[in-house]
Parts: sequence; C-alpha cells; structure tokens
Amino acid sequence: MRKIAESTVRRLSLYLRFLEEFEHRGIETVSSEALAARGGTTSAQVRKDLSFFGSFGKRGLGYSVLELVGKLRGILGLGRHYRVAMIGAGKIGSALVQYRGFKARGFEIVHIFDTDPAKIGREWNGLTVRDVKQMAAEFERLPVDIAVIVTPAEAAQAVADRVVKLGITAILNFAPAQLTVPEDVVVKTVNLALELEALSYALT
Amino acid sequence: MRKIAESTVRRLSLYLRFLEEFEHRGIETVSSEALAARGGTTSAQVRKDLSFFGSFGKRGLGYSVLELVGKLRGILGLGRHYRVAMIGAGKIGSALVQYRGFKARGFEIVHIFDTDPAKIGREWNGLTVRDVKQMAAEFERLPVDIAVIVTPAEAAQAVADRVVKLGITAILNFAPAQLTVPEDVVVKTVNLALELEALSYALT
DNA sequence: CTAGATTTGTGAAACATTTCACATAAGCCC
DNA sequence: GGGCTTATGTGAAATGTTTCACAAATCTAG
Repeated sequence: MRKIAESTVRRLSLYLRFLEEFEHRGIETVSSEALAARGGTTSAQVRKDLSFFGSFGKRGLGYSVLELVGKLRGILGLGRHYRVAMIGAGKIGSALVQYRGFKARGFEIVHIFDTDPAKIGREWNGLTVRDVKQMAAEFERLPVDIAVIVTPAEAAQAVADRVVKLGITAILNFAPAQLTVPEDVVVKTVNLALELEALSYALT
Repeated sequence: MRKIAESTVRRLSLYLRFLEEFEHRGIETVSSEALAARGGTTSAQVRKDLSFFGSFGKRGLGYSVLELVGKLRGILGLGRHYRVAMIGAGKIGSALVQYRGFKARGFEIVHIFDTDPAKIGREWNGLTVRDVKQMAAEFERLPVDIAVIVTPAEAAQAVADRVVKLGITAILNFAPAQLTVPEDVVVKTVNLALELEALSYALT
C-alpha cells in the first residue's frame, strides 16, 4: 500500500468520530465542507485525505454517513479484535483498564503484569495481576497482539525488549521514555511531558 | 519570533530529556551526532532544530550539556511557574494529580472542580474538590494560567467555553472531544482514541 | 430534456520540513 | 605554528504536505 502520512491517519480518526456523531443525530449525508467545519480543517483537505483510499462520495451530493463510517473503520483496521497485555499495574494502568474506548475499538485486555509482590495475585477488573517473570508462559497460554507499557521510565526499555523477544510487534507506551525497537515493531508513545512542554512553549 | 514547527518543539523536549540523562551520568559534552542517535533522528536535524534559536555549540567539540540544558529550558518556557485548575475529579484526574512531571515542570495544581455532589467537598491531595459553579469565585480568589479538562466528552466543550470566558488562554484537554476555542487560546489535546486507531492502522 | 446549482476528485502550485554537503571554527599533536 | 581531525552552522536541494482551482458528475426544477 502507498505510504500514508501519520497526520492523515489522525485526521481520518477524527472524521470517523464526527461521522459517528452525525450518524447518531440521524444525518444521512455529509459534504466535505461540513466535515471540515466540524474538524477545523478545509474541505480540500478532507477530500484529499479520503482520496488516498478511494472515491467514496457522490459529486453534487456528498458522502453517505453510514457508508463512510464503514469505509473508515475498515481503513483504520477497526473491524477486528486485538488481545492486549498491560505491563504495569499502577495508577495509569488502573485508569486505562476502565477506559471504555479500548473495548469499543476491539482492544481486549487479557493479561496484567507487574513486578511488585504487593500487587501480584490481586484481582483487577476480573483479571489476576501476574508476575512479569511469568510473561513467556502466559503469552504461550493466551497470545496477544499488543503490549501496553505503563511502567516507570527506567523499566520501560527492558520491558519493551522482553515483549519484542516474545514476538510482540505493536506497543503502546505510556512511560516517559523513548523506546528503541526493531524496525518491524510499531510503537506509539503517549508522552505527557511532551504535551506539557509544547503547551509551555506556546505560552512563551 | 519566527514561527517554529510543532514537530521541532517536540524534538527539543526530547533533546532536553536526553541531555538531563547525560547530565545525570556526568557527561559534560555531547555532539549533535550522539544526541541524534539517542533520539532516533539525524545530526543535521538536531543542528537545524537548535539553529532556529541560536548557536549553542562549539565547532569541532560539540555542545556543553549543562549549557544546552539551560538554553532548552529557557526556550521551552520551563523557567517559570504556572498555576493549574483541574476540571473533573475522576479516574484520569486522580492519576494526573499524582503525576510528578507536573510539578517538575513548574505546573502547580491549585484548584479541582467537579459537578458530582458525591465528590464535591472531598479532600484530594491536599485540595478540596469544589463545585464547578464556584469556578468564577475561586479563580478570582486564586487566578490560574492553565485549565486541564478531564471531564467526559459531552461536558468538555461547555467547560472550555466557561474557562475561556473567565480569561484562561491555555487548555490541556484529555476529553476525547475536539474543542472549538477563540484563536488566542492554546489547546493541546491528548486523545487516547487517536493513538489507538493510529496503532490499529499501522497493524493493517 | 436542458439549464443551473452543487460538490466531488485530482493534477498542479504553493508552502513546509528534512536532508545534504560543505565552508568554517576549534582542538590536538608534533 | 602548521597540518590533521572533528563537529558546528547553514544555504541549497530534495522531499513531503497542504491548498488551489477546475473539469466532471450528479441532482433539481421547470
């Protein structure tokens, strides 16, 4: 497939959000102009973004909300089911486990690991927190597609190395650390420090 | 000042992180090459990024770690102190309040608001959760620079409108909603759904 | 069926960011 | 000091992204 810019993919996600909103309100058809207005971009941008993947609209009329929702879900790979392992049973992990957006997008958390003996063995949203040392065995028992790293910064790289060695190719990283991984592994990092500093810079 | 790309600012934040790491390890001098290697970019990129703000290196030698840390902190506006109001006393808010990175960057949470009567009046990390209705009065008593929105998506826009009306010009938004604000207000949105979908797309 | 009004899809132009490549400066060694 | 090495700073080139502008398609009304 042609290489698509990250910024384009993020906008597609936004469009999907707005389309779901329109669908909920019973709107059947939407123009690139209307979608752009809702998302703070331009109609040309919307059309260009969509055109990378096909022609979904009708000239003179616009896009069918229902159809476009389906297309975008397909493009973004939201049709399928992903099994997720969470590594780190701390505060952020706890907030994430209850985040409904995971399940809504087909991401199911099936393992939780930690190194803290005080946490190991505890029940967490129907799952037992396991020792990180049992990761290999647990992955064998129930393989996963994605690892979510929610450890302190110091531990993050070691955890990443470990899950990569166990065959994981997708990581969502919340630790404030820059992870180094092989080329074929996809990492998305959510780094609050970067956001704070970008905000701080904007206030200069 | 010349307009600087968001991507540049984010890289500067990363460089700062690495430099602090080097400083901690007692390294006194660093080359653009070394900094690039640590951050997964190129030496030319590092030099170009820095060159927007001045000439901080010595030819043939590199950059003084200590000096560059200071310069970057200055550039990013991390020298000063910001007062922060958190709106929404839920799970994510709770995790954020304990996030040490806030204080480390001079962001001090001085107010917490919610609409839920069960939460109003409770103590939270030394602060009393107040009713959102008291926001105007509380801001008058103790003004703030930044609002952090941690409400459900449905409430986020209304809250944004409210804080903007009270004179806030910087918002950090964790609600999965696209906020519409006047031009002079800076918004940074951390949207987990977008990250998930970008990850999902990458796995297609 | 024709004329007029919309709105898409897309090359081409404009703009932005990254990479290249090299002159220039500084340190080091003899 | 002179020659060699290293590494910065920066115009220019290459690459990437967004905006423009318009032909083509579809709908509506008479």
